[in-house]
Amino acid sequence: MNYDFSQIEAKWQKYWEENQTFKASNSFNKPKYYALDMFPYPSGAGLHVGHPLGYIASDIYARYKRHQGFNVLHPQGYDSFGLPAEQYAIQTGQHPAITTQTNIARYREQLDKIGFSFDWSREVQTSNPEYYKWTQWIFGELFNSWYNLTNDKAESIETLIAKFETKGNEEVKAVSDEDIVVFSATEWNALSDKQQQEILLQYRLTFLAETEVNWCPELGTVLANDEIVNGVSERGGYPVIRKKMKQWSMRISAYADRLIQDLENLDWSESIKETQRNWIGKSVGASVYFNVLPIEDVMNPTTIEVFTTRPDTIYGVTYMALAPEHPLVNQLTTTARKEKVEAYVEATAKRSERERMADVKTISGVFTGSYAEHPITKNKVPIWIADYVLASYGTGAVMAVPCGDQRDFDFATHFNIPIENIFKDVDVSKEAYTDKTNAVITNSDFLNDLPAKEAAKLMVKTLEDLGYGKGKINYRLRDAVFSRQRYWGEPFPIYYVNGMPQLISTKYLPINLPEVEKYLPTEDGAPPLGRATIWAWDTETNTVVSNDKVNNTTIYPLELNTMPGWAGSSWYLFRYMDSQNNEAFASKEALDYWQNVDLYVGGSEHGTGHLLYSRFWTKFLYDREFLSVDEPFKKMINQGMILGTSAFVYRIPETQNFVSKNLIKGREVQAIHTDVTLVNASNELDVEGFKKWRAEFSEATFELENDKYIIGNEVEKMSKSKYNVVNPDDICEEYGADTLRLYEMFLGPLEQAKPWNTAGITGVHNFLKKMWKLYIGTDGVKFTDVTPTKDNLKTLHKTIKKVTEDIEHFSFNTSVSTFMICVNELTAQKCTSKKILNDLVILISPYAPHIAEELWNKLGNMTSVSTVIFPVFEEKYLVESVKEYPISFNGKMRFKLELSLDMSKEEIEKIVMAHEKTQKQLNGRSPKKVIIVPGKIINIVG
RNA sequence: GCUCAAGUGGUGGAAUUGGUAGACACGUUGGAUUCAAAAUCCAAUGUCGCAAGACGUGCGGGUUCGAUUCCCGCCUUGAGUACCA
Repeated sequence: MNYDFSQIEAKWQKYWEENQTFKASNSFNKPKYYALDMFPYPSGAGLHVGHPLGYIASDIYARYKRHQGFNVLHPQGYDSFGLPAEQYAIQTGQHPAITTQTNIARYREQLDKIGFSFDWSREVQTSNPEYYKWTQWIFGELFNSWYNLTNDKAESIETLIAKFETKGNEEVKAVSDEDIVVFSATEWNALSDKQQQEILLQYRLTFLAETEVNWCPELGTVLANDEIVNGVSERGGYPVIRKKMKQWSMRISAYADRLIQDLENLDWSESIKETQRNWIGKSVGASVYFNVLPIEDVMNPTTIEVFTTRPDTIYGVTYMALAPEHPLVNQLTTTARKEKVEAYVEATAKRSERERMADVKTISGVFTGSYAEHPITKNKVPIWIADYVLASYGTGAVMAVPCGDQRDFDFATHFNIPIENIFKDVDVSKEAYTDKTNAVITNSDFLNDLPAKEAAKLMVKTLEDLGYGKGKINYRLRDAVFSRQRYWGEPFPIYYVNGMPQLISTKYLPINLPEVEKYLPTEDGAPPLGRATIWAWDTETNTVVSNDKVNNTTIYPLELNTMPGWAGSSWYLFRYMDSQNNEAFASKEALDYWQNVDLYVGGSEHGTGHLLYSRFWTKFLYDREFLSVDEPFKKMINQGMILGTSAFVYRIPETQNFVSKNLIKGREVQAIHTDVTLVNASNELDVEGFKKWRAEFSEATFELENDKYIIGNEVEKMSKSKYNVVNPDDICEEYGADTLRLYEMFLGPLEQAKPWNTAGITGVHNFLKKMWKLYIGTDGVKFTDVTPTKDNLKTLHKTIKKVTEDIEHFSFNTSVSTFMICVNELTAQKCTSKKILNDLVILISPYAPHIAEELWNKLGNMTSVSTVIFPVFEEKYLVESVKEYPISFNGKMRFKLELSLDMSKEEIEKIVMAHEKTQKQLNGRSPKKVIIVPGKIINIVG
């Protein structure tokens, strides 16, 4: 009997499905383990071999945890709202829901072939109304919440209204809009309903505000900061401009500090944590107020607020600089300077963000003609406008200290502004001295001779006492824009009365996405939902009705924007816990039991988007007591990308003559991507296949070397346009899912990027064939009930130990090697012991589940191997000898101490200790270490 | 510029607390089997050297009986981030 993988794999995949083997139990009496993959966006291109890498890893771990007796939740679903389906809809007119379902079906078919242990009964799709009902519900909860700084958590808006009604807002400490007017309880109660709603909107955790947003004209929508890469849109690479628009925003800034603090307890890679810290960008410093001196003899009582992280350098201030967009620019400009300032502001406004970023070197600026008074020295400080100051960070104004900041230094040098040194024993004639930790202050009156840190503290206190400033923490993190002018996203549960947003009550959710004729913005620039004929809210019937009736007294316009892609993905982990629930996003019992994700596997490219938003929503739901945990993902593994190996043919320009790689010899050739499926393992091109591949090459002629056409290689991202995509279906077809799973793990460390190379796959495939032969001979099963030999036991336990450790450390690549060694050794030992072979099957079953099930069944077991307990490593089977390395300072002695194979750990330790004692007597010094080989089990440090 | 990660044979990579460097696999070479091929099996395979042996984990130092591993200084590559005051 040969290893017939296609028959075996089909058989067991069917068995698992029929027996619901991987359905997570909802009886909450076993210890739980939650292993989750980042759910995919179902794109039209389908899966390539890179996609399953992380899924295989989490599947191995999930299966391993099941073997250890855990109730494992290992679900899968689809992040099915998104741009590509909508772009496709715009081009073809096909409803994105149809495209999405087609793609999902394709994904499912591909995933099923690989033999994952997903619990599909809990599948979620973010574009499914039963799912987005709860996304809308969370939005509503955010709308009905504010952030109380007194106890540092989100609370129901009702508690805020209660405070307003009894005490006004003077004592309320909240995260809110900046321009809040102080009012008393009496004043509040006298306000109209609309005025009250306007004020509440300034406190809500999701709010509607006129904000400067990143507008992408090509995509016709706004984008969040994390959707912009290098000044252009992440999707499509289109230019992005700044524009003021009325938009929904999320007050994520309220959580900035907690989002940094709580990173500490997460088992995530240091680099992802660092990415999040940088993105949130916490800076500790001070706000300082500079009074503006009367301009042109007119008394003009204005103050400029700046943010600085170096209050200790305040004596070094020689000028101030405002961003060109700063609101005070006009007011501060003298008549004489007006023309120049306006020209400068206009010139900078014309430049896009991208141009400004690309052109960091050019120093530009203009003097306003006015001066501020230095709050400490009372000196006159000139006020400049400079585009190196960003309107979007801090207050959009800086106090410039040329001796302590390189940009200030460059600016001052360029415009001949004086540079005053305030650092002791430091030369600042060539460049600024930016060292914070070692700086000692001088020329600064009462700060003299203080280290920078202490000087900063003292200065903050002095400024606070004088009323010229206060300590402040500034964040780079901005509130997240939540509106998208797109069709294919969650509709908001919002309608408008007199321009004020009104929330639709939970019991009327979901608000289903309406039908539209076209998926483009309307002619007058409204989002695509503006095309829906039925899209208004009737407050009497509480239903969505036709929008031509909006003038009726109970019918109001619905919000036309939709939610961004990250809305649905920010909380999906909780929906899996109880995905069929119609009463809540998940039941309390399910939430309390499953808590949060124990292992999250996915790419590191979501460091500042999904992972941050998801933490934000989790913390919010925790604050409002919908959850008992305040972090979504306890441990995370970021798998590396699998790259493609592209193949190139070389054409002499303007001909159809192709030259084999080694015959080019300095000739001018065009390298052309060719399909990797036309190339064999020795880099030889199938020339006939190439001619047929594309019509333009049908007349191709070839310059061959040794009758072969040799192609060139390059490692690139896998992509259709580079013809280097390897489809997992083809691998499963040729070698089987178990081989694919083992080989993906064998390729290299999980977290490392690595190129795919199909050539090496025969190694793992041969291993499976060898393993099969160990159990099954030509005339049936081989195993017997013989007692295992000592060698058998040693091989087995060496394997158990290594594989267990490897799984715990996510070093799946080395355990594949371990299996190979194990099978080779057992084959050499002619092992037929059923006891040994039973354990080996269990060990390999997380990696190669199909062959494991088949062999387990052939061994005479009736249950699924997936449900049995993992073998436990026993040390006594490993010990063979003790090796001691030289211990004395000049000695080169080596000892080899034979120990018996079936000694216990205690016995071994006793012997080792005795041995050490002898050594000590001989050398007068303790040995550093005794290592037991080959298992390397015990190290005793002397 | 800053932050993080990494540099080991022809190739992917092992060596998880400092202890036989190169496990395992690919590739290559030779052999067995075969009319032949595929498949399979066996052997060799870091470099130099006939050999004994010497040299070898990016480079230069250091600690140690002993360093791929720890420390200091450089070089290179990859990833992220950037006028963030």
